[in-house]
Amino acid sequence: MTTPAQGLHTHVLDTLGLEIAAGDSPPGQVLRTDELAQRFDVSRTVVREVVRVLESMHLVESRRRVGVTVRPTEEWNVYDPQVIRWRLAGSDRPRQLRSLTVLRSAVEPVAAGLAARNATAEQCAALTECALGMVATSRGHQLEGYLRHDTAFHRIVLNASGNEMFARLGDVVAEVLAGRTHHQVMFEDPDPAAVTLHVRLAEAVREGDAEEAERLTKEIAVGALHELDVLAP
Amino acid sequence: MTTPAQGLHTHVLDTLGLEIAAGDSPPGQVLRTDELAQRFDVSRTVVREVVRVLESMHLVESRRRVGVTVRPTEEWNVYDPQVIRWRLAGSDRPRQLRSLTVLRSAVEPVAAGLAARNATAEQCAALTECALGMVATSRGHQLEGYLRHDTAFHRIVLNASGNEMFARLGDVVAEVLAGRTHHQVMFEDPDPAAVTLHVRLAEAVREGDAEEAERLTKEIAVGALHELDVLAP
DNA sequence: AACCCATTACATACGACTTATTCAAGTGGC
DNA sequence: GCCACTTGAATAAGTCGTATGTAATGGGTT
Repeated sequence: MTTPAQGLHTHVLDTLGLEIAAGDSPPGQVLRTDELAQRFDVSRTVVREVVRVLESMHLVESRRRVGVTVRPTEEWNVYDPQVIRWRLAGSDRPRQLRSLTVLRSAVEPVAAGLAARNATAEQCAALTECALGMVATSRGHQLEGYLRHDTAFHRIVLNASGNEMFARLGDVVAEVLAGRTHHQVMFEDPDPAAVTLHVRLAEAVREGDAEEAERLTKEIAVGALHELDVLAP
Repeated sequence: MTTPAQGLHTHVLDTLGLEIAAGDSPPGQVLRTDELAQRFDVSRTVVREVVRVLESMHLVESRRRVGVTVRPTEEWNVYDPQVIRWRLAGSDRPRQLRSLTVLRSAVEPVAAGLAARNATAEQCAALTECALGMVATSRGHQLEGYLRHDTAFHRIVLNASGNEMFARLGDVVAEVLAGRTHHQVMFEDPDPAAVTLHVRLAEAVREGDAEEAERLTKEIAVGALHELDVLAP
């Protein structure tokens, strides 16, 4: 249970973050720093640093004479990749995956349209390569390999959009894809239709066809949402 | 210059965050905790807590025997409202505003469509009230009042979408609107066309017309982008 | 009901010790 | 003489324990 951990801080932070994100320690719950110090067998210094980080993520609020109180979900910094990872590991993964996928369905089509206009030759080449990789790993239970190519594919599109905010969603998308692969929210082999769409999207971007790129990405997103409806309760 | 600050931690964090976001302390720059402690005249304990928070925002990386190194821009958690505020206060505000507005143009139309389907009666009423408030403050240099209604309006739409990720972008949108109002990236009176669009959007949401809501929001976004092109270098 | 004070738990500080990392000197082999 | 590998000293962050400051709370007093 106790991760070897590349640092006490990391271990305590991860454990607490997971607990809070999972819903143990419900909102309003108060944690005491010295209790935490005892529980993890670390100094209060370490605990305080952890609390400060959790506070910066708006997961908790620390007030004098009252303790460290867990904040309500609506106030969390849900775009923090770390928070996303914690939540995806917890019990409301289905709803979380749905929220994130809806976000993707809004952002990625626009990003793909921009990518079709702005992508460099290198990016187009990398995109095609990823698409081919997806085809190659789309059969025979090679989910890990498929995930790697899929993640890279979407990351390239987001980067190629030229918009920094889109580019930084690469991590979020990566977490979503990894989450659904590693938590059985996926068939044994990926949907063939999705693979085809990715190949065509790579083409559309290469040819600079923004409208087609946007349309195809929307289709990918709709597919992903539908898959969630089928596989997640 | 030295803010009284409701805490040493807050003061140091804000100062360092601003410096890094502004581009002084360029990527690769190394900071030493001892030096920082001296410079701010605080203990190393405080500095370490600040560093841990900056680290959680991926602004810096702390390694033994090396120091605290500033990470390249592409790795920052640019969705952290705090980071956004720091960056908007800095020198590349124009580009930042543009990135964020493009993000809005992707997200808000979809959110508005969902809001048209999901908004409660209360939300519809609040929306209409905000729209009326915007009309009332759209003339005679009442930018502050207009900003307040505008911010509330978009926040309601994002909340009414029912999607948590959208809802949490309310803060981001608020920062953008505040940023452009407070930094002269706006005419003396808001664009009348924009005001009308907001009124019609409130109507569309109330009537549950998702497509119209989406279309109108897109128009609002296009207008905002165009305004940026005119007013920001 | 309004005020005051003791308690409590975080906030800040300091100093000693530990550990990982780096850089360079030293060693040996070829 | 040159390269590769080992060793060790220096360095700066990591961890800890403790002491003191400080604000918020809750109860008791008037």
